[in-house]
Amino acid sequence: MHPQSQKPSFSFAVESRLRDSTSPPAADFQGRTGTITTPHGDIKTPAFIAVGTKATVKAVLPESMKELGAQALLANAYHLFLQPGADILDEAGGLGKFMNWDGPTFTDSGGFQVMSLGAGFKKVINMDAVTSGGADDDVAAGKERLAHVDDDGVWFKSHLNGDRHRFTPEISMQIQHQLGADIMFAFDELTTLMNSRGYQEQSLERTRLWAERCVTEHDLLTAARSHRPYQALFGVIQGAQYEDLRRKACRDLGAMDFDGFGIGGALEKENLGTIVRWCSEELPEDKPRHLLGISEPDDLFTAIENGADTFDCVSPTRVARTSAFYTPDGRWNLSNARFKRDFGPLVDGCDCYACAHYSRAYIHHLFRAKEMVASTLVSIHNERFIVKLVDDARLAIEDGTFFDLKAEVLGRYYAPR
RNA sequence: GGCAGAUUACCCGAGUGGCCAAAGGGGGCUGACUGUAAAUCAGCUGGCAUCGCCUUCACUGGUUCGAAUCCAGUAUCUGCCA
Repeated sequence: MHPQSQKPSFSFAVESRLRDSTSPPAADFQGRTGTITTPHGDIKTPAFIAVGTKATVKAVLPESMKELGAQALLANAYHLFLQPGADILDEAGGLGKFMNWDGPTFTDSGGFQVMSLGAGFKKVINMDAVTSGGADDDVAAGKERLAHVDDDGVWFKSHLNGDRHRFTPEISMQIQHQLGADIMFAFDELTTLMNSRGYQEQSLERTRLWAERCVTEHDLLTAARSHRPYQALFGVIQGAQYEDLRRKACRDLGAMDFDGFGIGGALEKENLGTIVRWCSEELPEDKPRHLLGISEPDDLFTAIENGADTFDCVSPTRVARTSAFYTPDGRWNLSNARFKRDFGPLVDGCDCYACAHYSRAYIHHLFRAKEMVASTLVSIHNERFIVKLVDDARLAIEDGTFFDLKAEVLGRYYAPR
């Protein structure tokens, strides 16, 4: 289509800069708005990218995701590789076509699964794992490790049937090219908060070398599959809580031919803004920055303020399936008895489909009766809530009212009750 | 009418002399969930209270140092025979 351009259909343009309406522009804020252009449409940033791990946003139709304003969806290479197989999605015409989503798509590389399966326990990924001390208990309990990392890649055992598989940076790229998402992530190793500084350094070097291999393989595959729409590749910044490691990772990967960057790793909540800021200061300004796995309102404002452009998170749908719904006054549990006779919407004034048509009492009943539609309705509401929160933040940056909005929203959301 | 068997906490159900306020489910109440091994996981569920104390295993009365558990009677229910 555009033979003169290597990447004809992917671009990112910064549009407005975060500023403070109430004080002199002393601070050099990193926050910004922009537009990511992909072969399947634009993403106005900051944007929340909904997660559909196995090529479906759990319990929600793509049509509903479109209606609630989701701009893009993110699926997972590890899960789709195991089931149904990347070749199936390739034959289907790619992830978006397969799942009937005509907007932009992302795939994650499977790096997260290396960590979560390799650790052999789940507590380690919690942000407070360091203080919970839960991991040692699980190690003592002898839980099986499903993944083992070496410098070349990872051996996995499928969590579905125990089959042994090999992932390397090259294989992850091959899989993600078959999956066909507009944006994919380099294969990285995600460390935990409990790893030693020495291991963090070793792992970071591994992730750097893997990033180089991803770029090389990606270039080969892009050339070999030139009949397909261009797929952008984002490098993933690790380095845990260490400033020097984060900055080094940004400089190393920033010099490589990536289209954008993911900021990954297990983050302690209180360090999130600082870490994003380090990355924003080091990474090329004209490339988008995706913060992986974040969606709590305070984290979103903090990350946007410090220069993150996009986010993805399982939280809106996961907590929805266990009956938690977002309100401007915090996250509440709809299965609580107090909602049994509450015939109002989940949130007054919410423009989502669930709030337009159904009451708290009704959805409370559906949860009690274990009816599937309960998950659907609350997932729609929660996705809408987070998508709109980020949309509002974008508009507020454009208007110069970001800090007013932040104070208002977070003051109410986290007010003691 | 005769014979046999049952009756345990909100429900189902284990327990057949002390380790029993009583297993396990369900239900109920609550909490957690941040690149999804998650329609999952955890706690509580007789009462009051800090260890502890008090009242419970259909009811009444016994046996025993000690009873949900053994004995007798009563009530209700379920089979089979008339």
